[in-house]
Amino acid sequence: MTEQHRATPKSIRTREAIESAARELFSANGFERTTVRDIGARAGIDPSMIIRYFGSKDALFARVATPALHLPDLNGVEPSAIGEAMVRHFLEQWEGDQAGRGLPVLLRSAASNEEAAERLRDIFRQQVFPAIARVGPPETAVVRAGLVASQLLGLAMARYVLRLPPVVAMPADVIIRSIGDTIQRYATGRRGQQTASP
Amino acid sequence: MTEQHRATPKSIRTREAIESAARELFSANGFERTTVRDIGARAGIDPSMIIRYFGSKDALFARVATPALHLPDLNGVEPSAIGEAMVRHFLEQWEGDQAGRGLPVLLRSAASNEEAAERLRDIFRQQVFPAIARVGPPETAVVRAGLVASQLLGLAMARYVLRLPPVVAMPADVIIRSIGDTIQRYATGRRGQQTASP
DNA sequence: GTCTATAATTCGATAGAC
DNA sequence: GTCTATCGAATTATAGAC
Repeated sequence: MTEQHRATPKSIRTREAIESAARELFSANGFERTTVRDIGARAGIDPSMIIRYFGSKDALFARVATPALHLPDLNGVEPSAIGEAMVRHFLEQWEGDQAGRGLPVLLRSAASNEEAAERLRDIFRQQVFPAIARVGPPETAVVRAGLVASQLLGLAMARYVLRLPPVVAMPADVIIRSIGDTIQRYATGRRGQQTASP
Repeated sequence: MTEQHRATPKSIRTREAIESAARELFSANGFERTTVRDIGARAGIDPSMIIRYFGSKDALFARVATPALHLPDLNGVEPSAIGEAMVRHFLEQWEGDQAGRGLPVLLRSAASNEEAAERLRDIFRQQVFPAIARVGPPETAVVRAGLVASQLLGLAMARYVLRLPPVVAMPADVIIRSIGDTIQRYATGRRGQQTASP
């Protein structure tokens, strides 16, 4: 529709270089502290090309911060193992070969960018909530999903954004076991959901 | 020492108006998106007064974002109740009468301000770690404290920064019970710390 | 397609009148 | 003590030569 540029091999390479540099910098420094000049310098191209290709810094951010986070086959995993499965999938998503593919950018920016925050809320609404609702009583699904979200969010913040040394140093299997156990308890509501007992 | 201004009643009021406005705006929008002009407008004074009183935007931030967060008497609480006590204290600190007193400012800003992030790491280092080290085996203290930090951080992010609806709507007693139970398990290492078992 | 040069804002910070 | 006026630097974005 509004394709403004031909997709020559060279333009494709330039576009990808910009997107890659933008992901790294947005993820490392957040939206505000990342300038188009920085992105241009890292991509090895002129800053003006960024505006030419993407229209604006905001548009580039929107493009780059749309995460391809779809928790794969959580519907297939047995309810008794959903905790560890979730943590494992999240870790793979965040630290895998093609890491930095969206979510870390959002995490960094959600603190000061309302659009990023809304997109993050969408992720939990569309991906975390349904998975959690499936494995416990429906009337507590909202609370259970909220608890799960708080722990997953805290893990991501501590390990990738705040870089709290103990959490950064923690081996993946320890995280999967410890936090997976917590997620499991939250998800199934084995304890801690609201009850009428005085 | 470098007191540049007399502490007249009027100057005290102005100074407090600036600090109050700065806390609100830094907390709501983070460091980068808050301008001295915004602060001046909200405080009802001229932006130049901010520089005159505090020297720089950074200095004002440092002043305002130095949290008076000292978890009160966690040394007195029995180890079996440290989980709920910690969550209760944090909630009171964040939502009490004199809320917005430091920590939310840091949380908002830590994602894009390395100085804020370092100060947040200090809080966990000086306040969370010692409390956790006390109630479990020393060799796992670092891991246990890291896990506790990840959950507390996630609660704060979900409830105050990201404002995830289910977590915002959650009653305090539910949070204290559910997340307190998690903190308790993390703190005492009842499950999930690293072991050599294959 | 790419870059140089620069426009148009906005920022933090300063000087000086009152 | 407070405000007006403004500086200098940095930003996003644009225009136009090559």
